[in-house]
Amino acid sequence: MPATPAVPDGKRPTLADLATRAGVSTALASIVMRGAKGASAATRERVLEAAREIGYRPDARARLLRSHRSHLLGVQFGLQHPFHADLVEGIYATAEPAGYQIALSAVTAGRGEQRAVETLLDDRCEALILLGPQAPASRLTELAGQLPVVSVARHLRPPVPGLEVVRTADDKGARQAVDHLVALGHRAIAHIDGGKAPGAADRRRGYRTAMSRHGLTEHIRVVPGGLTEAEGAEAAQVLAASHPRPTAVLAFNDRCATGVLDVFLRSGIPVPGAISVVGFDDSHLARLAHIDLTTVGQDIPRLAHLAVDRAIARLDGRDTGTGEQVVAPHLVVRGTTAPPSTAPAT
Amino acid sequence: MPATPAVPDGKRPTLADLATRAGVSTALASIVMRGAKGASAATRERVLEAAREIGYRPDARARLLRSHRSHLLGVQFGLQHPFHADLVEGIYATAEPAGYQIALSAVTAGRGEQRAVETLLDDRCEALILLGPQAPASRLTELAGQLPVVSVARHLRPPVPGLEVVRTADDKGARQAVDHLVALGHRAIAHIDGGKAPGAADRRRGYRTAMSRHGLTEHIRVVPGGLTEAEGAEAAQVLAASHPRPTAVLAFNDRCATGVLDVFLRSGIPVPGAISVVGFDDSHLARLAHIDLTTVGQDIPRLAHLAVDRAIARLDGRDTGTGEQVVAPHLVVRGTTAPPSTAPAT
DNA sequence: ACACCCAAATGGAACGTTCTACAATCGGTC
DNA sequence: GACCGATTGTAGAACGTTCCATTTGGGTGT
Repeated sequence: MPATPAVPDGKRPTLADLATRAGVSTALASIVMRGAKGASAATRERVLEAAREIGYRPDARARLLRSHRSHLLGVQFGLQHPFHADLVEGIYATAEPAGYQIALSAVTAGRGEQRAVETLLDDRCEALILLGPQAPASRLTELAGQLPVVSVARHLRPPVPGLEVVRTADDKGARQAVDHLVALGHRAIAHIDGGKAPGAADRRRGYRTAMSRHGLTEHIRVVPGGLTEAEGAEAAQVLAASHPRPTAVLAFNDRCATGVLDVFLRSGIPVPGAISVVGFDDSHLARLAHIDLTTVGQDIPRLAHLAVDRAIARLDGRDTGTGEQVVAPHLVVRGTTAPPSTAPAT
Repeated sequence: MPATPAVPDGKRPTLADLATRAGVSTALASIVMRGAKGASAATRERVLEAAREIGYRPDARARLLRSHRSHLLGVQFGLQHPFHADLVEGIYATAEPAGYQIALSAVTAGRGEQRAVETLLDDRCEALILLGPQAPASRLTELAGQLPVVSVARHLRPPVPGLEVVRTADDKGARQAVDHLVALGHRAIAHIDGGKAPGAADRRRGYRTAMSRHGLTEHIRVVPGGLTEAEGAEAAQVLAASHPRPTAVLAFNDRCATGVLDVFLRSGIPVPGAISVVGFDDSHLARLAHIDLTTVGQDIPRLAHLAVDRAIARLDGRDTGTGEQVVAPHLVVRGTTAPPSTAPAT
């Protein structure tokens, strides 16, 4: 809150105004403002004081225009996904201390990925971080040719050249969940899958191989689901009505699991008394005392950190070459899993 | 996807490159690119063709630097609030067709409003749209002095000069909910409030006056709550344990109501059999078939539209002078409300 | 005293646009 | 054939910053 509102003229104060005020050249004022070396402590203080007086703020656009580096990371995210929100939070936390700014571009019902990416490119981002991108591999390849691109949570096979991938070992997570349930004594374990959502294929595969490894091939049962509560609820209806009802369910994610829980509770099927439920993500939702969901935790801060780190690494030219960072998930046991009460139907 | 990847040199193509390619001056190329008049149809086509060939995209930063207008609206939003996500979606939908770009800046646990606004100012936004700002009135006043500012969902009393407010008539919404419950035959209606969240005071007041108007002053009961599921659950525990248990509850918002529902269901208190529950917001959550929550709907698209409209109006100098836009809410009756089963305790 | 050197400071040219002149071209009219 | 207005086009100066190459100035070392 400057005492002197601004420069005499109504316009916003510029570097030249600041320089005049402090009695130095614009170049020197610039040096001081961006904390570069080349100014004495005395002048530094004088310039900063002047900046405070006139309420000077550097113009980010002009700065970025001139400097070859923009130090701007473009992030595309799904506005309606809490998982993305958590990731963005982590991305801010890593990027800003590292001296990078974040430009957000949301994907919504009326605003596709194409448009989201276009605005980011127009803003001259140096690299792109795409959260769960659905775009075809060809499009991603094209983008990766233009600038460093990091795909978070979207597993691409075969790998796209030049595209960094940061993801959770979804198959491993599904396996952990199955192992846990089997250890509790469950045999009839069903999986509500995520269709073609990013990661769904891996989780499905992890579930299948884990079941086989435990000799439960005949109990494998995949019910089509999705990533929302409604889709989970729908799948739960199917399961509740099925005759040899499974004693445990692995849902695609926490939102899906919430829908499942709700249906079971309303149908008078106690959880975990009659059936155990496991989610995926360890979102805020799962942690709530009254939901208390056993779930497979994704290390979101680490995913976010890696995504930023990979982007910056590419920008700095330190290319690790691996191209894929896989983060281990960890099972979080809470209150929705317990040993089966009766012998499972065979 | 340009056949020729870019300009010979590895750099991104610039207006000069385009002009050279098309055999015109940069000025004319500029005219064509921004669709201004002053170019013949023939050249226009030729330039556009060249642009396509070399994959030219105007540099937003340079453009904004030069033109006095930036056509950029800064939006501050809470990354974890679904309500804000919906608003942002609506804001995009109104702003982009109107020729304005959106710069998003998120408020998170580790990134306060102050920082969020600072980055927006550095980006030279022309106006600010703040979703549910918590900043002190003094800070908002200061901001409003610098550029047009629209506060969405935060009701300021006394009005801050120069600050536009767009909000729902929260008091009216609470009244509609109470009226609905009373019409069903309820008398002991409790309110779980939102503390100092934006809008909470108005809803509380609306609840109180509606109760009084129905002669139910002695049944007024406000339980401290909040805007999350956990806070709703906590309040529900209190209500469930209280002796003359209310027959209906008006929760601060849908998330809060979800927590309430969950606790009641787990405690074996049927909804709406033993107790009716009303939410607020009509979020996606409430609409899910298995939650099916009676709630007070906020007209989010309209709020978003008005927010953008007010900002643009101020920029265009058409100042309506009113400074406050109040949108009517509407009750959405679903499955969580019904007549009380027994006579309410007096 | 001399060259020498490093820090402190500066002038001016970028960066990629748009904007404000102004110049050229072209029918058409008197 | 000179004049005109409208249309098309161009040159060059902004915009606010950072980078580069230089200049200044006061110590050192010999």
